[in-house]
Amino acid sequence: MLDIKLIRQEPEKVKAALARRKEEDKIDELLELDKKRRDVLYEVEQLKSKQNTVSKQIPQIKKEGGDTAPIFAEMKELSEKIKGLDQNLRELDEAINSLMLRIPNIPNETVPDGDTDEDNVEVRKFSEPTKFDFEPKAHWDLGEELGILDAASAAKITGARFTVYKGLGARLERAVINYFLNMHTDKHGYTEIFPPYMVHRNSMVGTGQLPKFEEDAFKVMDTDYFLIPTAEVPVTNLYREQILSAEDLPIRHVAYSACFRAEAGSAGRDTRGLIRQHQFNKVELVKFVEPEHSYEELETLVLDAEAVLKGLGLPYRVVKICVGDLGFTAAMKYDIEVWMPSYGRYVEISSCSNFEDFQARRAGIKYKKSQADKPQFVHTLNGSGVAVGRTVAAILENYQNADGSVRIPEALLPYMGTDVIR
RNA sequence: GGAGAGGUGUCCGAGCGGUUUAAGGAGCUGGUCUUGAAAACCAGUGAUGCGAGAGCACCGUGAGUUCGAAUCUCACCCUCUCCGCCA
Repeated sequence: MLDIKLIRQEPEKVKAALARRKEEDKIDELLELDKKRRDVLYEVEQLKSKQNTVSKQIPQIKKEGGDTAPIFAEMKELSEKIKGLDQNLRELDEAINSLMLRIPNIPNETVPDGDTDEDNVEVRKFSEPTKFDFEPKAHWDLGEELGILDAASAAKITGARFTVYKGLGARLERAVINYFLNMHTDKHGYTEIFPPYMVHRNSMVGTGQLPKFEEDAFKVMDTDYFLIPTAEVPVTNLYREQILSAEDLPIRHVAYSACFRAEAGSAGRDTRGLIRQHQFNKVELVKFVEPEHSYEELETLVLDAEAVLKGLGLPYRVVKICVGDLGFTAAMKYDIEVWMPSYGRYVEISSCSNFEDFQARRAGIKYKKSQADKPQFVHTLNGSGVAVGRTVAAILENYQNADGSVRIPEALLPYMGTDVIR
């Protein structure tokens, strides 16, 4: 959510930012509602002030034996008027809030222009695309032949876009999760969280999944709960409606969770393999920081996520996301893309974003610089550290041998109990 | 799922329709005393949001009754105790 004061004071600046996103802007409509709201607010507060004053006099008048009937009659009228205006105010608040929750974040000035992911800018690269002296297989074929990935069974027991992992496949998934968690906790200073996989509506609003993208989420019937699309949601909302102190910051959390996405609108894309599933595993990094440090923290966040891919020896590149590909909540975003031989290109395996105060404002996450200072919003950041299923896919493909077996990256040996899947 | 109790400021806790600008205590801040500290005593002190300000709002959340609600009514949420069920 943006600051309504910013919209009031610099509407043109906000409009220009939204225009960069090619986002239809409802700023004028919003400003009109805001003006109306403030007028009504002023009026109703005047009336309430009078009501309070008279109410305080009533016991005194009664004590002195005065006649309260005419006062009550007058106050009754006043009360009705206040109720009407309060109702009016509620409706305006709701309309304003509804608009505010649907306005995307303002992109940082350094975010490159562009419309699609083709316009993203490569920042750096690690290693080179893997070369094979044989025809490499896709991970879905490797996985099936090795008996470690089973899409058919998943379809039988659940449906499309689910996978059953078996044997060393299940072990590999678990190894990757543990490797990621251990690195981020032991080497990068993140505190581990294991969150609930369901959250209520307000949490989803807090991080920005709702109200705009409800069709992307799985809703639990007869409850107000949603399956989390990412651990970002429960972990960010850990501090909702809370005022932290400066000594608490920065807060850095790492969380493994299963993630659930309806993938509305992606029918026909990435239908084979582990790339796009309704349920997948992810290790997520979340930070709460003071505003003046958030962009440094974004850089280190990306480095922390990169470290796990480096550790696994997987070729990747980092791209800076252009304004058209930025997403609703981010002010700036880097993607890390891993080399996927079956795609013949780099595939997103991590997104690292600085939301500035956009989520903090929605979720009410503040901090005080000192006891005497007024509370202000923290900046929140998060990034995948990294997607587990896609990592397994990348390992299978990049570490495959001519005979269809797969080498285990050295970093995972302690977790795997074998150096090859065959 | 059933029965009961309860959600009040940083914390404990009073409050049962109108001098409540939320009693009292703890804590915190300052002071007196002291070589220093503790204790004692004195004084000060709720947080937050909106607003340029006056002011308005805020006693779990939302709605209602009333001239007036922390206080009464209804719904919901959460916590605790006991029972049932369960990994």
